[in-house]
Amino acid sequence: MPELPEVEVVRRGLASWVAGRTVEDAQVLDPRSVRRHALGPEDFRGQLEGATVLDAVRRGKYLWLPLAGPADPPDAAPHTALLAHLGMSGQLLVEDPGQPLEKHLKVRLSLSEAPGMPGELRFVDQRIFGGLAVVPLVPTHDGGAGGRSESPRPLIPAEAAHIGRDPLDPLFDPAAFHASLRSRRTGIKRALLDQRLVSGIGNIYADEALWGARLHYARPTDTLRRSETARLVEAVRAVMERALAAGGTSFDSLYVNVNGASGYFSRSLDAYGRSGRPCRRCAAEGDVGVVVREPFMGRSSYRCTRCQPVPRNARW
DNA sequence: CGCTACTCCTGCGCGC
DNA sequence: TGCGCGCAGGAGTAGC
Repeated sequence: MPELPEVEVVRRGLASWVAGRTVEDAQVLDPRSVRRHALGPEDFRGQLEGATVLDAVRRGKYLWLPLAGPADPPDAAPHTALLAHLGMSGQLLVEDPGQPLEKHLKVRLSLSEAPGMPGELRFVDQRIFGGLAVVPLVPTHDGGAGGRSESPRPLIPAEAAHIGRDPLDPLFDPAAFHASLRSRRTGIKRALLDQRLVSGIGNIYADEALWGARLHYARPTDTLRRSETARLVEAVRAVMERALAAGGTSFDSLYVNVNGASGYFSRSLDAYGRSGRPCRRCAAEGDVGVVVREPFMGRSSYRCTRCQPVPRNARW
């Protein structure tokens, strides 16, 4: 389940292995994986062939590769990009073309030769919530609670224009985040999952950060004190940085792999998936707190009954 | 305009 | 043993 750290690991991999190379051929094995490319698989292929990848950029969980067309002048600003969202199960793999085809292989891009680098970028996606598209890059007003006005305005896909800054982004603004939490009338976990407000957080890291900050997921955002928001932001950063450190190492293997970061999940989660087990923090303090699983937003939430008690005026 | 419910998918694990 | 169902969830969108 890729959240920000996993997507960032993939971005770094793409920047190392794919930037500077030209797409020589594109093959769509399952049109559902390019359904967000409005003009269809054939156009997708046509727009990629001959395009050179300039960079790998991320905003929240959206990832894109700015492209230079074959006729573009060398210094021209890119006006299109290959946009990727990994959804629930997407992977971007850099592999030798001779490697066995993955069961859920959806798209193959052959890349121009580069010394010591595999020749193919593959998109593999079991559940097909993710996908690829070639899209225009447009100047953004950089909306979103974490942003500030910048010059020059960054070029980003319209699809990602509404996504806020993530907590690790230097331009993330904790004071603005606190203000937007206070101005809303919702629960804190809903706010954490709203990618416009703060990006990169999914169900797992939301639960981990709330556990770290000792906050219940239904805590009304308009009652949050500045110190509590600060604690929460720190908890989000801590869990993301740990995951990033864990995932960053698995990527030495010529392999841009979302699952590379998954070792983190089984090892060091404190709340998510631990229902019925003692709360580690409570146990360390000699108390008896138990992690419970509760239905929330059609999903599950995990919390400690003792150190994350139900707040007054809870907003579910 | 803001929130909720639904939808897109596949694989796995459980109960009968 | 096999089948069917519930669950997992990011995010866009329809609808109230």
